[in-house]
Amino acid sequence: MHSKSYCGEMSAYSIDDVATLTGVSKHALRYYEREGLLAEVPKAPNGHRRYSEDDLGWVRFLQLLRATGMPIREMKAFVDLTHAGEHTIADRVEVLAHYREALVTRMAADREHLERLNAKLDYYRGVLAAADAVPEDITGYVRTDRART
Amino acid sequence: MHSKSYCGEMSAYSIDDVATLTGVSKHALRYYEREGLLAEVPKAPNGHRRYSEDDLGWVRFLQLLRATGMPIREMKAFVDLTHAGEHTIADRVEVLAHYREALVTRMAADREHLERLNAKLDYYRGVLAAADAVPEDITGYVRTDRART
DNA sequence: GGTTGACTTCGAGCGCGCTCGAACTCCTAG
DNA sequence: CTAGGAGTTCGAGCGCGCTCGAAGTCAACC
Repeated sequence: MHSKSYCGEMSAYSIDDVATLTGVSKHALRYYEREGLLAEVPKAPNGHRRYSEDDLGWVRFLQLLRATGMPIREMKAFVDLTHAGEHTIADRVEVLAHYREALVTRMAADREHLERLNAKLDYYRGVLAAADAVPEDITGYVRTDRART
Repeated sequence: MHSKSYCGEMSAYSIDDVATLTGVSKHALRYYEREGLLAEVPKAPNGHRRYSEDDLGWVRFLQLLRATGMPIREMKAFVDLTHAGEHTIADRVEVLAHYREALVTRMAADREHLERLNAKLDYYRGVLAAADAVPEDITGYVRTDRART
């Protein structure tokens, strides 16, 4: 990470820095910018992007929105609200609250999926344990896979 | 749901029944079958699929696998293991355990995302509350959006 | 001067998981 | 006899979110 100081104390990041720091690929960073999620990132005289600390923070916020399941289209709308000024805060709250809801719902679903997965694993492990206990099939009884729920 | 008995006591489901009961679209059900996730669903004399109770359970299991984040390709591999017999149970456990791990990881990430989202919402609500308290901008101080983390 | 390497723009392409629609077969009701 | 409705097969198409690669620019180094 070169992080050459650009203007005295100010730190500026290259696209590679941002990619490394956030885990968002360089391609994706440019894509986000094209799509208007990132506003105009200032360029150095040689044309290279120089991300500010704020830009970095904004990328991380975009990551958060993505992680909540927000599609790119909605993110764009949200960004536009943000640029439109303070009077859109109520709208922004509404959007975020909506995705919060959805996230909470998915989390509950995931807990249930985890339980079902655990049940399935327990079943399989039971079968394995039984097979270990009686390695040769003395009984002639063939257990069928009935744990399909 | 017609659920005409087909053979005495046996219940059989039409594709529409299964779609309704599971929430998997009819198109997707045929797609799954094509991809070998569902094995040969028996057909009535008129060519219509007649899903058994077991098939229904299997569809629900496929849903679970999808919900854990397993891609179709992996699901196919898992199904093949299942068809290969009891001796693949250890392998199946390995696969399921892997996706269990991933699920648990995602759940932890989601908890963090939820917290960050809540923080953002709290920040915005604070701004709204402040604006409510001082509807006219007496101070001349313009608050900037600094909650980008 | 030539090579390397990190960046730029641009538009095309891809992997995934369906989704759709055309053309067909059946069966049933009017 | 005709019309409607539910199913079938098949291959093409789509929406999403990147991802890639060609062709170019610029700066540094040997």
